[in-house]
This record gives sequence, structure tokens and C-alpha cells, in this order.
Amino acid sequence: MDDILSQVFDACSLARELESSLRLSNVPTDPHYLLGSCEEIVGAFNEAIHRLHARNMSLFHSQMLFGEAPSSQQDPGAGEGCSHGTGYMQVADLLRTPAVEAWRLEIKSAAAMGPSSYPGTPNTGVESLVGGGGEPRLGAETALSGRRADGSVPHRSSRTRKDAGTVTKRVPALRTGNMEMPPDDGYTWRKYGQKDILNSRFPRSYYRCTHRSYYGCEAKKKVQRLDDDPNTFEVTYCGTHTCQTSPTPILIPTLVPSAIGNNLNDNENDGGRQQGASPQSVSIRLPNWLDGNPRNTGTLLVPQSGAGGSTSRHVGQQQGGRDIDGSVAELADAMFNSASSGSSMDCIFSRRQRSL
DNA sequence: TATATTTGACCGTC
DNA sequence: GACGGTCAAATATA
Repeated sequence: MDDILSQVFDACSLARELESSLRLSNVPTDPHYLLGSCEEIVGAFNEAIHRLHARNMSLFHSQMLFGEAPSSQQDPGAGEGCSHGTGYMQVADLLRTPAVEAWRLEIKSAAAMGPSSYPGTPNTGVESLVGGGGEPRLGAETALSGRRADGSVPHRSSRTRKDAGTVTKRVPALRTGNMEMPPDDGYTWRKYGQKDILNSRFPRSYYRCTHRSYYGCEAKKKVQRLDDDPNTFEVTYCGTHTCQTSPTPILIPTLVPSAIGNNLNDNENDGGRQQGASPQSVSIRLPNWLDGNPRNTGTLLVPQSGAGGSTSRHVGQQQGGRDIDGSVAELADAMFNSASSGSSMDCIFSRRQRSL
């Protein structure tokens, strides 16, 4: 973790240096110099993101490179949450400069042509989108019906058609810990099957949203390691999360109440809650890493021990494996992101469960 | 004790 | 009939 922080600090230093040079300069700034400096800064942050990505921070990637610039409403909280916040604020501002904006657009267009079509762009780890291109949707054709109690089998299309409602992403495996597990994506998944696939060295695992029972959340995913690259997982998402949980790292505990409120509203409004959706500023979330408590970010902790074979879990959204009611979810989000202990959630959830 | 995972079997589609 | 997707009983785990 120290090397990551060091990398982040380096990036902050670059940003400060650029600011200093811009402020001290009495002559018009050379756009090429500005662009080069911004690229250097972005590159430094991207390097940090890469390292974070190795620690299962894949969400940061796409948002940093391809996400929208942080809104002005979010920025204040970002700066306040971190002693190094000014550095991030500077970068956020820099990212809004016309030159960098043009560069970003160039990256976007290059990415649309292919993940490697922009040589200067680091690999985001989310290499490909196949199929729907965007929001995965669960069509009526998605098979979910199971066997009835009497043994009869309702209509079920067990062989999912390759429709436009699926999104396939490739994500690198964790370099440490359990290599068998793909990096967490922020949702809670429950494994319901595994199959050996023809012409594949590795079995394919099937997951569905843990909150299916409460919310009828139909989201599923398939995870398979690539034959030619065992360090990469191909994750196919099917269906839309309709559960109340949020994959989006919630804002920091030091946020002012209004900022938290805004964030909760965002979560209510983001509808699909899909991978890579609701982009948020990296500058908002990194401070939570810096405070030494990654849990505060609302980001993900991937179990490192293979024992028990747990699937990915979103911190704080599952207590003893039980789902939580939607009305409690927001409260839970707020509390977890207020650095409260999980034990308090135990009280809430167990009470809620007993009342059901 | 409750919940998650494993795994063999079943079923629909191709 | 092969294959992929799902179910559900058995088992593991916290």
C-alpha cells in the first residue's frame, strides 16, 4: 500500500508543480507544455490506479479515464476529506482544461475503436464490452425459473441466447491472494453453479445477485478464466441490478451532511447500477484510502483466503449472509460510510430480519 | 444455526 | 446428442 500512496503523492506533487509554474508564469502558457504536463499528471495517477487495480480497485480505472469529470458539487467534499486534497482538486481542475478535455475525448474515441488503439493509454483492465454495449438488461428471455416443488419444470431457457443484454468484460486477476477469484465488482454475488466448459481449461462459475430473494434482482454473471491468459477473467454480466445496494463507493465519512444527502440521492437515481455506472471522481474516493481505512470508501474488500469459497462481497451490505431491506440499505450505506462498525449493523439487520 | 458453496443431475437449446 | 445454464441436496463455514 505504501508504494501506491507514494505514487499518489508523486502525482499530487506533479500537480502542485504545474500549478506553481502556471501561477508564476507571466507569459501565456504553451498549450503543448500544458498538455504534456497534464498527461504526465494523469499518467502518474493512472499508475496509482493501476496499482490500486491490482488490489482489486477495478472500478477506479474506467472512471478515471473515461468517466465524467467530477461535478462541482462533489468537489468540495473531495478536498475536505483528505489532507492532500488540494492535489486532487488541482488535478480535477486540470482535467477540465480544454486541452485535457480534448485529450480525453481523443481517448474516448480511440477506446471506441478498440482498447489498444490508443497507444498512450494504459490498459484499463476493462478491456472489452461485448454485446449490448452499455447497460446490460435482463430480457424476458433470461432464464430464471427453476424446478417446482412437485418436480415439474416450468419454462426455462437454460441456454441463454447471446442477446444484446449481456456485457462481457475482462478483468485482471488479483496478483495477491486468491488467484481463483476475480476482482470484486461491488455487488454481492452468490455462486449457484460451476461448469466445465468445452475447450476451456478452467471451469465457468455462475453467480446471481445475493439480493435476488428480497428485491427480485435478476442480475447474474458468469466468470471464466481465459485459457490463454489465466491471469485474466472474462466476466459476463446478464441482467440489471434492481436491488437497493450500491456498487458505487459511497462518499466519505468526513463529508458534510448535504454531500451525503446528495450522494444518497444519486444512488436512488442511478437506476441501473451497472458496472462502471455512476462515475464518480477518483479525487473523492482516494482520500479514504489515505485515511487508512479502505472500508470507508465503500469500495471492496476481496477475501484473500480461499477457504470457504466465498464470493465477492460488498462491504457492509451483507450481514451473516442475509439480505437487507431497501429502506435499511440507505441507512446502512450512510452508517458504513461513517466508519461505523459492522456490529451496529448486526443489530439493525437481525432485528429487521426477525420482524419479517 | 443460518447462510454460502460445492457438485451431480436435470433440462432446454442448438 | 452435445453443450451450457440452473437446480437443489450435501457440505462447509462463520
